[in-house]
Amino acid sequence: MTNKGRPAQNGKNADDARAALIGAARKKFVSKAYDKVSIRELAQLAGVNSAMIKYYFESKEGLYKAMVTEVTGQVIENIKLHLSSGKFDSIEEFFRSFVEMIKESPEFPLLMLKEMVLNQGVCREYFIERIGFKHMKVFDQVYHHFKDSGKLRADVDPLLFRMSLMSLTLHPWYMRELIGTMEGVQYDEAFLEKMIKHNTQLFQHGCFNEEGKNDQ
Amino acid sequence: MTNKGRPAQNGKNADDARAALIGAARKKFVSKAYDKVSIRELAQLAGVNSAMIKYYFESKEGLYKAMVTEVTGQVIENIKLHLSSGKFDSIEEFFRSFVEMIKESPEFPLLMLKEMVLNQGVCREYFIERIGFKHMKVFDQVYHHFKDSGKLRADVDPLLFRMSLMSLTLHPWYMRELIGTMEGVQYDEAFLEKMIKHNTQLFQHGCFNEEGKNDQ
DNA sequence: TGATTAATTAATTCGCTGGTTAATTAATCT
DNA sequence: AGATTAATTAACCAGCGAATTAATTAATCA
Repeated sequence: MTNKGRPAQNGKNADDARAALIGAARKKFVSKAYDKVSIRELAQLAGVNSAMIKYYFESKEGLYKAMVTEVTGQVIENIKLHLSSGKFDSIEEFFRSFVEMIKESPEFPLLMLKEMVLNQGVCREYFIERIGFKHMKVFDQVYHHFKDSGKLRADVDPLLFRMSLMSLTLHPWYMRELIGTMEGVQYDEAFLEKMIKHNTQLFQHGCFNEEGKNDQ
Repeated sequence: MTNKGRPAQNGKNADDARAALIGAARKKFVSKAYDKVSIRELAQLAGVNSAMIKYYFESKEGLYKAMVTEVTGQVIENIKLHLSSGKFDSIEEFFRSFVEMIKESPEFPLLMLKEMVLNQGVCREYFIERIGFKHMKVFDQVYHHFKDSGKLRADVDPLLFRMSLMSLTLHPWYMRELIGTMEGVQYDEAFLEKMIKHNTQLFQHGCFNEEGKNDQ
C-alpha cells in the first residue's frame, strides 16, 4: 500500500491535473456566470479530459466548491494578516489595510458578489458559512474598536457605519472594469492611495469627534 | 379589420398574458441568473403556456429585453421626475430624491448590476445604451452643480466624489436581501431616512465647505 | 514477469431547455 | 350559420452539457 498506479502526468512532473483544473476554474468562474462555463471548457483550459472533473471533484459543483475553498482560504489568511485584530490607529489605516487585503485576492469581491448577492444557487450557504460571517465581522470589529476608544461620535448608527464602510470599500471593486473602460482609470497605487485618502476624509469628518483626531 | 380572433383571457379580463409574462420575468430575472430561469418556469409563474413566449416575444431573450425595456423605461421616467435637473439645495436633498427614485423601481439596481458589472446579462450593450450613460450623468451633474455653486471643497476629486456617491447610494440596494436576513433590517421609511441622514453627514463634513452649509 | 492500482481518455447516456408546430378554442364579421 | 382570425395549448424535436462507463495507459510491488 505505497506507490502503485499510474502517476499524475499533466504537463511536466507531479501530482496535479487537479491543480490545473482549479486554476482553470479560478479564471473562468470569476469572469463568467456558473452556467456559462462548461466542464469541457474547463478541462480544455486545464489541458485534461473532462472526466477528470468527476475523478477528482465528483462533479462540476465539486470543482467549483474546491475553487471557492481555495480562494476563500487565501482571503481568510489575508484577513488574518491585514485586518485580524480590528485595532487600527486611524480609520485611514483600516482603509489602507483593506485595500492591501483585496489586492492580494482580487477575484474575491466579484466572487462574493455573485455568490451572496445573486442567487446563482451554486453554493450560497457554503460560501456564507465559509466567509460571510467572518468577513462581516471585520466591519463589526472596526466599529467597536473606534466606539470603545471613544473616537466615534455618539450619534453614529452602528449598522449604517458598517454599511457605509462596506459600500465604500467593496463597491469600487465591483465597478473596477466598468470604471476602467468608461473613465479610463486603472486601479494603480496612486489611484488607490487617493481613494484611501478620500474615504478617510469622509469618515474622519463625518463620524469622528473633531478633538479625537491625531494625524493630519 | 376590427375585432376578430379569440380575445386574450388570462385570468379575468383583458388583453394580457403578455403582461403576466413580463411580470414573471421581472420577478425571476432579478433574483436569479439568466440561464437559471427556464421558459417553463416563467410561463408557470405567469399562468400561461410556454409557447406564449414565442407568440408575444419571439424568444426567451425577447421577453428578457421587453422586461428590461419596461423597467428601464420606468427608471428613466423616475430619473426625470426626481433627479433630472441635478440642482439640489443640499446633498441631503439629493440622497432623498435618489432613494425616492429607487423606491419606485426597486428591481433596478440589481438588474443594472447584473447587466453592467457581472457578465450574466444578455444585453449589456442594449442596457448600457438605454440607461448607462443617462444614469451615470446624474452623478456627474450633482458634482458639477455643487462644484459650480462653490460649496465643494477645492481638494475634492471629481471621480472619487462620483464613485463614493455611487457606492453609498447603490450598494445598500445590492445588499438589501442580505442585510434583511443577516441583520433583520427592513428598508422601511425610518431606516431609509436614517440612511439619508447618515450619508449626508459623511458628505456634508467630508466634502463641503463648513461655511457653506445652510441647514441643520 | 505478472498482479495491482492510480491516472486518464473516448465514447455513450440521459435529462433538461429553448424552440417549433399543428391543432383547438373563442371571439367577430358578413 | 359559416368564414376568418387572434389566442392558447399539448406534444414534439434538436442540441447541449453534465454525468457516467468501460477501456487503456503507466507506474509499483512481489
